[in-house]
Amino acid sequence: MEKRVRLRFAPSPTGGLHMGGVRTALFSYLYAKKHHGDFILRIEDTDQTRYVKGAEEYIINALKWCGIEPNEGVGFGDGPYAPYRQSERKELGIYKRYADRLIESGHAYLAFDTSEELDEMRKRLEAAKVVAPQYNAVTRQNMRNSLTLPEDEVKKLVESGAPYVVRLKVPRNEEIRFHDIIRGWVTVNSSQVDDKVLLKSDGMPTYHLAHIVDDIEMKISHAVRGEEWLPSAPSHILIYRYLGLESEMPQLAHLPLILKPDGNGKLSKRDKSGLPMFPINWHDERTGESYIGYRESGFTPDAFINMLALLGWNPGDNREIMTKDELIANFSFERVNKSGAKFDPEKTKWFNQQYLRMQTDEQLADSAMPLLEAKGIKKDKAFVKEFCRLVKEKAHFVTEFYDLGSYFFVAPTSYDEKVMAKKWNENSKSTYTKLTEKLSGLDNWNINSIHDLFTAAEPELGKIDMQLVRVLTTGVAGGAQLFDMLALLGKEEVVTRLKNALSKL
RNA sequence: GGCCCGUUCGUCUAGGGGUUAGGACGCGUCCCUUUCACGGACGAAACACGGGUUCGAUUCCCGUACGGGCUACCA
Repeated sequence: MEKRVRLRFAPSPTGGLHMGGVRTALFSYLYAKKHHGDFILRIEDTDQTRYVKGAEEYIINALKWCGIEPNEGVGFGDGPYAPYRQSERKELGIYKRYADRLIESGHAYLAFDTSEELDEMRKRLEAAKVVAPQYNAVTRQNMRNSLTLPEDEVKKLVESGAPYVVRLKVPRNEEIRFHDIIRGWVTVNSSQVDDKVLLKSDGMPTYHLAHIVDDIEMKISHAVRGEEWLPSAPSHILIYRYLGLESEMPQLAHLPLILKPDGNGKLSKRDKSGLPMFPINWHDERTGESYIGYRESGFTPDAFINMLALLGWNPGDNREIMTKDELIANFSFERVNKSGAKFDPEKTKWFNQQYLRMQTDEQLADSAMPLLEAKGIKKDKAFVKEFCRLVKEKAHFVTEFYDLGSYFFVAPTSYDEKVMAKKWNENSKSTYTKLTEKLSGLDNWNINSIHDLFTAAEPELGKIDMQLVRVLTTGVAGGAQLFDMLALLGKEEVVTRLKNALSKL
């Protein structure tokens, strides 16, 4: 029987979820939806020391805003495999059971070494010019563990409550081969793999043990994660194998990393490009640092998701703007790239612009209204709607609307110097004074009538410079369609602005 | 350092033994426009390098270089 498709997103609550994490969640979500499977949120909070308050809630809210909602797991209604928080699962003794199984079968052992002893070992190895000091088949022979200590001493130590960790007993020289849906076959020799800690001395499992146990128990079909996990995958294969669960192992997919726009390296929390790294605003209570989100920067979730999906994946044709349903219908891990992708802020903005243009003026007005109100501007919906129609063309974000057309709300106090220097001459004052008079006499104030008035006035006044009219009424050299703009401003406002400008010149 | 992964225009990418190497962002020119934009047309711009294999390699193989990741009782 074909295994039911079940994918999990399993972040650890050690900080805000950045876009790399969101993309991992997105790809898992897309695949799960495409195959009518489940998408699960599991919280991997096994590191007490790095736990950040608010991170879990942030992850949930971020996924909600992005529209990539799990149908099972923390914050989304527990399913049949609850609990979905690893700290809670640890209390149930789940991980210890598996660790014990490995100890019993001789594939894991107890290690009593203190951190000082481990440091000493590393220093000793470095002094002996060992390039990669690690706890492994060779070095464990000189350490204090259940493989080197006499049986009764181990027993005594355990009974006396001495702290110990459980380590995986990795063979000395064995080829480990595994398949990755994105990368194909990968082979590593076990001599490169260290004896990973499975259970920490506080009883908590490490990621290595915990994610395997949970993926098995939660019947996960595909384990999707970042490329940074590729080097530890051989250890994971061994754990599945020694547990006798290799046949139930989820398929592996290691995603390429998202790189910084300029230079190289993994994307970091802050970037010079000025674009956010987080889906929604994130405030780290521990460090006191705040990061702005895509949501607050004016991105729509659809645009954000679309952009992320195309970072490292493509549908195989030239389509770029795709709805979520289209992404779901076309997604496959086979079409995910192997190489890391530099994230491009310009292209990212372009995505939002495309989505902005798909919105009606009505929808844009709904988004713009609160932003304008926040600036103390009170205009009715009809005015704002027309304002949106006029400024949207060159905007990438609704949040830019005000800056693009602040002259709709505030009369100018200065006039673009370049344009004035170039176009204002001794005749201008009389020409535009007469134009102002004609405008103030216009009864039916609308786009067409204003246009007609200009045309009709030219034989008498001579050539009217459109840009000069623009600068006289708005103060700036560029902006919305002139006649449309004048029409929206209203006769009184336009005449007042013109008179005011003329009196100063 | 060691191990693993990767490498097509500046960036995101399509393609894949024989192509004028395609698209998108950005950039430039022109057209449209009594202003400002949108838009349209066009253009510059890439197979990292060296060896094989082959009639033929950007495509397959091997090296080199470069980039990235990992190298914790962190995930």
